[in-house]
Amino acid sequence: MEEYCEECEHERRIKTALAAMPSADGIEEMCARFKALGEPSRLKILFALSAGELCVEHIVQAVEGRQSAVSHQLKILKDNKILKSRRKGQKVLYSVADDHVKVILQTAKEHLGCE
Amino acid sequence: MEEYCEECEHERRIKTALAAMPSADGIEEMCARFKALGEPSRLKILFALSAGELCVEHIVQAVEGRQSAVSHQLKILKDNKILKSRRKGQKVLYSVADDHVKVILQTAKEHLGCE
DNA sequence: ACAACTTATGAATAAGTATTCATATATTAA
DNA sequence: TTAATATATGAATACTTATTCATAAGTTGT
Repeated sequence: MEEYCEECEHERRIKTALAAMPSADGIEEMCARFKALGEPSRLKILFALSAGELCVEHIVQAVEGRQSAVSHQLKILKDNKILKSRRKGQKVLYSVADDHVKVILQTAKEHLGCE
Repeated sequence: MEEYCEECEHERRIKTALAAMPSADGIEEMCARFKALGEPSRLKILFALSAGELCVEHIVQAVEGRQSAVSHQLKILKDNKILKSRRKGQKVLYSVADDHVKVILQTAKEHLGCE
């Protein structure tokens, strides 16, 4: 016999869990942003931009991919508000959208481990 | 004419970026863990477990999926050290692996937004 | 050992996604 | 306007991944 009714405790936790569960939209939104970070090419792009903004050509050099592939990935990162861009003449300069993203990256680096 | 040599500045940043770039293994590791978080079913499971450990059956109820699907996802989360488990009789109780994961989730919730 | 219950797993299918090539769009200079 | 440079995009292919069904494996009580 348990020190308490385990079934009841878990039932209680299920209710708590369901109550704290974000809306489907919330889950999707959060999810989309984690997903955006969960791909090697995109994560590389983020590290490349951690030192400051770069134009596409230089990002391509830093991550060693094809121009079109990088461009597609940049779009995904921008659509997910992880990057922002500004045009400067012929070039488009990309940079990390805001400090929030930097905090996530930094936290992940410390807590998820990343040599 | 710019206030400084923009080309040179970007070249400098490329070098900085490349120098700060984690190893391929580091990228993969970090990436895998973001990827694990970047899927609705798995993110739901994490929220379900945020209140404490639950057995598989109750997780299934909380996330409204099939048992086998949930079990596959639990394995992925466990393989990525995001969840841990312990057996208690017939049941297997899952819980968030450590506080690091909680911090990531909390940070993401605040910074990536999640109503 | 057997039956009941709980969780895990393999194989197959379906859905999603990254990359590539070719090309389009945008900007600048001549 | 034309040429040159830089970036973006559409379509196709290859790859990855989530889910399902069926079933296996682990646990408990009889």
